[in-house]
Amino acid sequence: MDKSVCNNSQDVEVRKGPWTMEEDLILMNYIANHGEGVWNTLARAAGLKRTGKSCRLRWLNYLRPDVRRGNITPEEQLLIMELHAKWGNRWSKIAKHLPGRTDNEIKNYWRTRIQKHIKQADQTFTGINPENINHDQASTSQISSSFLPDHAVETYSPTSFDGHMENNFHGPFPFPNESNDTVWSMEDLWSIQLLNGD
DNA sequence: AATTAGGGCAACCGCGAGTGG
DNA sequence: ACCACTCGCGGTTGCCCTAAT
Repeated sequence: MDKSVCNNSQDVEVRKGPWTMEEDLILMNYIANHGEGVWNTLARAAGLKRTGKSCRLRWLNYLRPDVRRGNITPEEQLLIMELHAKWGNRWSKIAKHLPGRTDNEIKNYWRTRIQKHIKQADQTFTGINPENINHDQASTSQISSSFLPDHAVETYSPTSFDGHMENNFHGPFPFPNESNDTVWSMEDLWSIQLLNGD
């Protein structure tokens, strides 16, 4: 899947779609050596044919060393539900209270897991057509009593999450000891991947 | 074994807010 | 005050994988 787009007459190619390991390496090496900055500038300076926006997203959601992946714990699930009941779809705000979790991850988790349970619960307990319900605020707190910790353990299946990750290496990446010229090799990344359980 | 359907996740898109010239 | 640019956010889409048929 090598989608790319030429934006203008000067043939500035912009890559889209999934990131390759080479691109990840370039971005990680660049940030390790220069730090984060203005993303558009960074993308160009690093030689990536990506938008700054794309680089930022990739870094924040996947490459950042403190990103935790997989296995949302029952405690985290409960916290997500509490905070969602309080703030609604303010994913970034919610994510700030879950160290290592990204807004995107929480948002996906909510949509694929919790919202599904809510719909099921709505149908089971009320017989109301879930299409007619605004789940964002009200129904969350209404339903949350059915998600007590032990129930959360029962309903959450970690294996279904981990099973999807074979083709990508995992965060978090422990950055190597800071030297002035930190360069990641393929071997580094693969060994990290192995350490993370592949 | 092949096909289909659904789930789960990564990534893109559009919009609004913030900032500097 | 206006404009251009960047960032951050939330919604949505597209793709891959797995389970079911």
